[in-house]
Amino acid sequence: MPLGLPDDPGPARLDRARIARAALDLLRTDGADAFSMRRLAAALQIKSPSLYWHVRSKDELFDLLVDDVLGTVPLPDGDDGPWDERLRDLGLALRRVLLAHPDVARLMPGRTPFGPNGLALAERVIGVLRRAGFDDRLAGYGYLLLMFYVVGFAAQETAFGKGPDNPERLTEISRFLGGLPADRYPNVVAAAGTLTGRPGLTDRFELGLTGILNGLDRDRASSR
Amino acid sequence: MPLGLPDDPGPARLDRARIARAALDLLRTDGADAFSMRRLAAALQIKSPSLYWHVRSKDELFDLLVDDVLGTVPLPDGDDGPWDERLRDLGLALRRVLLAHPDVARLMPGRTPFGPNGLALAERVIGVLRRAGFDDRLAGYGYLLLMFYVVGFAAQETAFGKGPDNPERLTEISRFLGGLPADRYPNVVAAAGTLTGRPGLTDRFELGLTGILNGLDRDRASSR
DNA sequence: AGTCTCCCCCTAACATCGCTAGGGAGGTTC
DNA sequence: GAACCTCCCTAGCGATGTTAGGGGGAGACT
Repeated sequence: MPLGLPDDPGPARLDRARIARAALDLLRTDGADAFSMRRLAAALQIKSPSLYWHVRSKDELFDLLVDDVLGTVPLPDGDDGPWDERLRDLGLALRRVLLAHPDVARLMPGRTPFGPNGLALAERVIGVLRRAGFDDRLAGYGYLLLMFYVVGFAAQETAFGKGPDNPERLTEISRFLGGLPADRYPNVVAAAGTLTGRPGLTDRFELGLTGILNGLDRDRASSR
Repeated sequence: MPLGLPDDPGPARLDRARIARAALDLLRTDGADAFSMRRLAAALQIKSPSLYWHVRSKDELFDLLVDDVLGTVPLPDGDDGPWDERLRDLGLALRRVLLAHPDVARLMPGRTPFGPNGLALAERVIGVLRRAGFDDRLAGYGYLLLMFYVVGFAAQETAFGKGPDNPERLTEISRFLGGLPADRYPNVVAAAGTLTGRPGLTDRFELGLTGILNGLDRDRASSR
């Protein structure tokens, strides 16, 4: 073993985990438009074809990134507390994670999130639903509904400002909408001015999430 | 005026509308991966740089496509009927339109849909909410919530099968999920088998939509 | 009629992209 | 020592979005 000498000869060996980490860094710092396999390779002090030894394609890399990010969602371990509260917390946590990786969030629509971590998440959600009395079919569809809502919301939210409740881009948009001709778009103009204030989109997200969970509850009740 | 002679000398002059129509055709027939400015130009019997006289960039073209598609959503004209029923119908109609243009639907997350048609849609939705007693702020956020849900759902739905209730890719996915090791993913496996049957995702969409509208209603009530 | 101007499409080309082919250094296994 | 496997390399292909700059043709003005 070569000891951790001070004249460390550059970064260690490549592997999928290191590639994924560097890719997430590159996405976060430079944005999705600036992302390319060549740039990623450069960040790893490597030439781009070497990446293809570890990863089949850029698209597979993206799948890997999605799954990596999903892996950071904290899953409830026990099985106590009402099912809807647990799913609510999980939905909130998932959104937080996605907003921390806006470019990855935008990658998700159009993909099926069934890597190892995505499957673990599905297993957990469906398990919560089944133990709460949902039959297999309703549990599966409930999982889909929850995921579609959270991922879809978060992905679009990134277009209105990157962080949670981040006013940065939101104010710009509300300024644009507020500047529209009031005779043609009276309602848009009226609502635009208040779009930037608190509460931000977090409240709207929670509202919709609660509504969906309530809908699921009614669905379960009517199916027995 | 040169009359519409039988030996029509190829397609007429270019304009943004013709470009958009051809782009939508190309997306639908060949898919998003096969789309390029060069291919689009070829479909129009034109060289690709000519497109840039009419359109600033590919990205602006995509904005145009999104707005064009939003323009085909039928907006309720009168103002009768309960607000939530009207928004429900509008949400269902929007989803139908998006599923008819899956690639455009996948384009939407990450964009702000505020072209002319997108604004007309916003104007209508916010108007319905305000006339139903929502204050300006709640109306604006209610519009956002509705759009986020419908667009997010539809965009992800296209990853699970392109058409509404299209079993094509859905059965493939449920087969994959059903083939997982049952000891490790018991809940996923249990739910997977039923994922392909009726009712399809339309029911889940409606369920979530209703839940969200109910949530909005409670929100309005608690704000007065 | 001639000229001017603007519209609109063209050719050519640049930088960059994802990805493949094929080579070779270095360690591991018989 | 030879065969093998791992893993990174150079070289390069075909394609992409976009820009630079040219030119033809139709209408407007003098």
